[in-house]
Amino acid sequence: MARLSQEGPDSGVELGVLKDFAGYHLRRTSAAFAADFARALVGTGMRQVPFAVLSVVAANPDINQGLVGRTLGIQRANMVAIINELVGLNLVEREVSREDRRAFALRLSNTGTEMLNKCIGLICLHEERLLSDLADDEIDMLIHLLMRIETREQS
Amino acid sequence: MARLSQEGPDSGVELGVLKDFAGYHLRRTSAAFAADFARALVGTGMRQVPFAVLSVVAANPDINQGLVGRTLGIQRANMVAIINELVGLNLVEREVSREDRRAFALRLSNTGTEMLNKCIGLICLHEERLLSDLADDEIDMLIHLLMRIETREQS
DNA sequence: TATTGTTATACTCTATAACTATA
DNA sequence: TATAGTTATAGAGTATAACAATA
Repeated sequence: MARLSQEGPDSGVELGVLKDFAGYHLRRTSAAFAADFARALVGTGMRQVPFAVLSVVAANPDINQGLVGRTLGIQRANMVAIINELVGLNLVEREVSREDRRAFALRLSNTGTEMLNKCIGLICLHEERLLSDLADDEIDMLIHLLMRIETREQS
Repeated sequence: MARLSQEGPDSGVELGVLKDFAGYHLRRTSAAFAADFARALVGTGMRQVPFAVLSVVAANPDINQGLVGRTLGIQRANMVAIINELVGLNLVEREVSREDRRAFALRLSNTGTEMLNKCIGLICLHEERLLSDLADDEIDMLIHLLMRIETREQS
């Protein structure tokens, strides 16, 4: 294997205890995904969080803001700007819920559905790119391990 | 298994396509680690990034700022405040490098070494807590899978 | 000409508290 | 009394561009 870079992953610099902490590797890997996600979706105007909201709204028509937020780990207060943005882009339709007049029922517009599908294509390519060194069963294993950690009670 | 929460991980809300994206699960898991890390180190004043810097400086005495940053994926510009903070807390000693008068040589002070060791203990408990549902070989597998993704060329 | 550290700046994401209107 | 959505605000983390000193 050719070693061309002056300062690659093995540049002689030690990570110290960091090397054995899952949290460190999660942080770096997650950051690499976030950066490549942004690159992959440039032009669409979408980002990780708004895309996640589109996905959950698409899968749960007439869901309300708070529940989307709790599902994705986003605070109520921070949902407001996200939903306003998506409504402003005509990707999400928001109307007062008939069951609870405090709440909004959210749905994707046709444009929102198109945007979701366009992004899904780009994100699939992005994931293939970042995961290209792993076999399919390794990717499954990774996702399952992550889900078992995520799912833990937040105490 | 008792189901007491009204709205647990399985609250009937669907994630949609998100469910199959490694990037989503990395993001959520990494966020869970970050939040618990902050809780675990409350009182020490340490955060994920400054701790990572302490670890790298400890493992590479007389390393300079730029190399620490490149190792950890932190921009030069953003390293300045971090190092200033650590020097201000008397955790890191900074002196002009004898090999390159533009650069600083960084080392841990005795206080810095004590802080590092104190944090390591707390972080180990934090990792045990978050990873308690996984067997040791599963944790190893997770870390190895993450390292294989991290290590990819950033293109 | 390139690199080290620096300043200034801006944007995203996240967290908290307090408010309103409904339940 | 609790909940849905809102506003305001603050703090991290991250990104870019431009500068001085040194290589």
